[in-house]
Amino acid sequence: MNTKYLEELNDAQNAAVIHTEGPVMIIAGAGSGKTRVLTYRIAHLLCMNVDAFHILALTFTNKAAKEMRNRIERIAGNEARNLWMGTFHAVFAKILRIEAERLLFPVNFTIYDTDDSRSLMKSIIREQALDDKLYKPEVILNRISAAKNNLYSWQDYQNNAQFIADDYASGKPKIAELFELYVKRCRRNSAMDFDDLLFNMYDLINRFPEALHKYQHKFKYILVDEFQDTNFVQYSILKKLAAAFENICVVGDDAQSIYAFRGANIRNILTFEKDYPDLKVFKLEQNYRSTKTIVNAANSLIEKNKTRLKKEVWTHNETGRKISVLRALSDNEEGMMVANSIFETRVNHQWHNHDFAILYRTNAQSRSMEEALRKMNIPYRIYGGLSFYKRKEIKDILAYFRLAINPDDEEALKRVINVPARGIGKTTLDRLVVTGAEQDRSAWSLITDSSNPCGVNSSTLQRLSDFALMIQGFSLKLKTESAYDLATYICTSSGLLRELYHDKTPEGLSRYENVQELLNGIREFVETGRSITPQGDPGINQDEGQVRTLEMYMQDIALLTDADEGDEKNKDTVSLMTVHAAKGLEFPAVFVVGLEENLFPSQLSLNDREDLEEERRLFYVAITRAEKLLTLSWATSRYRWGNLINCEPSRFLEEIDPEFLEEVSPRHPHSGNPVLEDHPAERWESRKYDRGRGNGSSRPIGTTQSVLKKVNTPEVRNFTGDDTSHIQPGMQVEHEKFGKGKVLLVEGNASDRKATICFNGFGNKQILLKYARLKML
DNA sequence: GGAGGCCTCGGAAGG
DNA sequence: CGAGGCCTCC
Repeated sequence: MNTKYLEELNDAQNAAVIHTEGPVMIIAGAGSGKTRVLTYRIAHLLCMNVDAFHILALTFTNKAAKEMRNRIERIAGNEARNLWMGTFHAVFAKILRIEAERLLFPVNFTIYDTDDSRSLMKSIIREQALDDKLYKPEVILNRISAAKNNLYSWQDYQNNAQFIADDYASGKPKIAELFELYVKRCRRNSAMDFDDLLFNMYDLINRFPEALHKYQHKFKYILVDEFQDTNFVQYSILKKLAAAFENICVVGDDAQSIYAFRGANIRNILTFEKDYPDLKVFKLEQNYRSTKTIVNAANSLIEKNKTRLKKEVWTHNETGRKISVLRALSDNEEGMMVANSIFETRVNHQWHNHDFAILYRTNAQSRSMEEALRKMNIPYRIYGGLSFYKRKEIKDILAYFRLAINPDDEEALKRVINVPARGIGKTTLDRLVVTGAEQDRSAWSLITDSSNPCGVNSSTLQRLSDFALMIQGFSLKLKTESAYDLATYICTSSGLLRELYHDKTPEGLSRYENVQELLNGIREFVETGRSITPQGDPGINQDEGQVRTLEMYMQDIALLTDADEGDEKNKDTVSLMTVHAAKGLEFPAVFVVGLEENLFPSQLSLNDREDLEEERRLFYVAITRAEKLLTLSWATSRYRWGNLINCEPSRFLEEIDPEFLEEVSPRHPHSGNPVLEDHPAERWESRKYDRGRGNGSSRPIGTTQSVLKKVNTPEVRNFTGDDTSHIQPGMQVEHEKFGKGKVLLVEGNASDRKATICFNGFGNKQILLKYARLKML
């Protein structure tokens, strides 16, 4: 390999790349080629004959890791596959599985996502008979999370007078106890939550010198992206891992730190300088992305922040157009103006839809934008929102998978023990919980205990043991069957697929398709042998030629939060997203909307200088996404929670040097507008946004329904029932949800009349005739 | 089991 | 306003 690639770098970038030994900090301004430097640096290490197995590269998102791996592969070829690269959580999860035994966890431990954590905390609060209005699961979990992220164990917490006093003062003295119970329950369930992946990683290398030594010598070179977003535990792990060689390179931009609200600490940048006195600092200040106007406007804004490092971002690019400021009379008009402007710019500059992005502070603002874009027949795509893996039907299936792999996973068990319905109701579940708490046993150990420890009646006992047998049957196949074969088997024999298949409502159809989509993804995983998550897998379970099992699949997706799109990139759509979601992206034309006081900056940021500064950095991130055209808009009134409110323009508009701004005179968007009608062809386009994982994340379902209603889609839902007054046993009927069936029995009078009907695939159901809309066949 | 009524609450979001 | 949670009722 030659080092010709170095010629593609400017002086500052080049210096940052070739200085490979010792601690390095790269302060990289927006659009200064940060990712480029990071990837070239890794390529350069490989060139210098550093073994890829000795390089650890950490990012915050799967997306960033994936992109970096691709780029390195392009420069460095296959050797890049052996890098340890991925998110903090993914890499540490991998290590924790290898080292699970030391921490007394089984290798097959489950990773709990925030929903699992919430559900577990909720049950604990209930079991403790605490008021869940006072002890809100999210609030308690936030407190626990903050503790873990600052390396306080539950014991530390209980011994910390300050924490105890704070909790007492806030009227929630039981938090310390809940912390302990939560940790113990996670362990009983053989589960770690997201914070545990970090906390336990630290614990591992802190308590086991052999483990520390092993990974210190494994990772001779450590690189960290988005360093400004690291929290205390992440920083502590990095410092320990790097202690042997001190070849640690961190890249970040203090001006783009927008996650302090969840524990990220910009001050890590300052601490880093203190911790490594011989630190070499490089500053990347030349911006390659944006026009002079945009770069200078951004500079004039961020100057208003007091907490920041010295850095002068500049560009050789053209001056470009001034930044347009639009004032609308309402949120709807704001949408119209933006849509109009996109329409015109597209024509005037011969641009594509995918050259445009609309960025907003809160998700709720997407509605007026969507409506306007639909009216103008401009295709768009919303990023963020309900992720594929967060959908109920997907979570149900994954819960079966999880249970097969780790039967102690009580959150998974509670989720599916009665899905589809198999007569194990609330009463039984309560008994399991109570007995479990009394005897400190997992629900699984209770339902597999034939001595009936919960004292349920014999038919329930039978149902429980049937369920346990079914799960055990799944577990037996884990090591032998491929992920796809077993997944299909589980979907079928659990009855999940059948239940979904019979649901012919549009939502039901969509759910069924999603399940098929999941199975397709698993098939692809098995057949291509390609990981969905980006980190390479030099450690475990990548034996070539070996069948890819469901366990491997679950490890692969455990830390995925949104379906990575990729193949949809060629779609020509306008991008809509929150400013947070736009971090790291760039577009030729950017609209930042809703620039009003109490919205952007958010109302909640106004009382605290630090919060306001974070809000300003957020706005800085927003405007530095733009390459050529930037438009800022605000409305003098908008609907908020059902009320029309008056709005003042954002202070941020005044903070940008006015020489870069240009007020666009309000022009009524209705005049001379060529396309304002609803276009029937479009509704299918809109509908598609809600489907499957192909779109990655999709639109909130509620919005889609309103779309369907609005354009008068032929009603699949409109299931008209017949008059059932003459219903008799033996008749064939059809039910909206359960499909066709035969009437077995009719009983009761008047409003109490109910029928027992045997449905194909659903068995006998008692239906109240007053309510069920039955079709007589 | 599920449909409907009532209440609550509303920030951005990585893994 | 609208989504989600909880309770009640048949």
